[in-house]
Amino acid sequence: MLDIQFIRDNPVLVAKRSLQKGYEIDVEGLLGLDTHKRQLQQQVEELRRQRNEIAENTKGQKPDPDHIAKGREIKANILDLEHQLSSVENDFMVLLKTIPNMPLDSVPIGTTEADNVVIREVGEHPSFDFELKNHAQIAEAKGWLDKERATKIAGARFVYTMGDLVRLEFALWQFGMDVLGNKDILQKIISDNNLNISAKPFVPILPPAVAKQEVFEATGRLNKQEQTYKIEDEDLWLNASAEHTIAPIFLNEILPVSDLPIRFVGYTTAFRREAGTYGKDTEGIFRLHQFNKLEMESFTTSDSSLDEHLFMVAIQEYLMTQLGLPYRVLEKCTADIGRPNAKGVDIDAWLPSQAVYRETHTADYITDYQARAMKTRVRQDDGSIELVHTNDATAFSQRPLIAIIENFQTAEGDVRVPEILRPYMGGKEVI
RNA sequence: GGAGGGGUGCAGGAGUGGUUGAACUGGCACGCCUGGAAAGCGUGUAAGGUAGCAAUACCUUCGAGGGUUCGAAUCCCUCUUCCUCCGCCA
Repeated sequence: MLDIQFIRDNPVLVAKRSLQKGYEIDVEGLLGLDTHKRQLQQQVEELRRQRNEIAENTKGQKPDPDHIAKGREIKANILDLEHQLSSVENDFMVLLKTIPNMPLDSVPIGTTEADNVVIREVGEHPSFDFELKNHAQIAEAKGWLDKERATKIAGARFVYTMGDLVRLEFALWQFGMDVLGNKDILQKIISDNNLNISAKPFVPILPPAVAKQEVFEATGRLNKQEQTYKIEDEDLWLNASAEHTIAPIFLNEILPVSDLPIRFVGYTTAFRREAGTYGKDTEGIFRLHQFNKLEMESFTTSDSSLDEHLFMVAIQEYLMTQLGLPYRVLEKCTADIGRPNAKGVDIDAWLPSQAVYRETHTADYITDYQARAMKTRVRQDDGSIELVHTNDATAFSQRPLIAIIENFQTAEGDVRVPEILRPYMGGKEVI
């Protein structure tokens, strides 16, 4: 959620910046409800004060009939006003949640993802002196993927992954966790990028794969129609990213500033309905209802959150560079960063079969937008309390596997294993 | 899944309808004391909201939500969570 005080102070700006993100919002309606809510609240509080006054004056004594009659009258009025208040409050909250986070000034303004700005391209596109195959062709020929049988069992967009591709996937998770747990590497990344933050390692975490609706709503990530699966007869939704169950870990908590930054690297299987994507990316493992992901999540103070975000992007680039994959970095435009974001970066890997870059990583700069609803706060050394800042970013999804298979394919239809992953593959150079 | 018992502030732990936002103990912070420390003594120690320039005033919160009552941490209902026992089970 956005700070209501900020909206009160900057109604025009909020409407304008929201529109730049593609959200047509009703600021006037929201502020009207805000005013109405406060009026009702003041009336209710005055009545409650009167009620408390009577109770206080009566103390331990038996109340006289006059007091009881007066109390009854106040009670009726309070009941009526409270009813109105809660109705207005509900409408207010619904509207407030539609207000997106404000983009940083540095975020390019755009209307579609085509307006995202390429920051840099890194690595050479491979050239092949044979007819190249796409990752699905290679993997199916190798017996690494079986979509037909998975469809029989679970429906479209599910897959059996088998053999060396499974080992390669686990190698990716292991490698990612090794990097994120290594203080020296992190310190070097920080120094190389002139960042002013701690090199505290990421703590590995395996979160629950489900969360209650209330929790999901607090993260601002519940997207019932397009993305999220609900468990029947339970107040539970399947996560669509480890971020959804790691971010709210400190729900309703006040963290001592000395604990920060808190960094997690979380692994989970994620589930997405992918509604509205029929016919898109149907081959291989690019877009599945169920996929695995290693995710970075951190909690910081407001003054270090932007560097934390840049740090996560730098880590992503380090990981891709270590794998030897060609990639590009995108500064996402206002239309593409998403409601909770103030800024967002994507990393796309080069896919030779499509001769385009495709998204493998994303990094979200959220500021206090999530924390406000999650009520996750920090107690500063001077005792003051502020909202924590959350950042999340992909360490690895399964998509880099696609890039590895395609970029490192051989004429024989094999795949060269990136050197950095070989120790996790029993030393295998080719699979 | 069945039976029973609990969830109170930073922690422990009182409190079964009327100044209980909450006794008491501990922890922590500050002050006094001391050459310095310990001990001792004293003071302080929740979050959110509304009004206000502010000082401050008021409202809410004793797992969550609802109910009874003039009045609820205290009574009732639902949910949730923890513990013990039984059952089941990777």
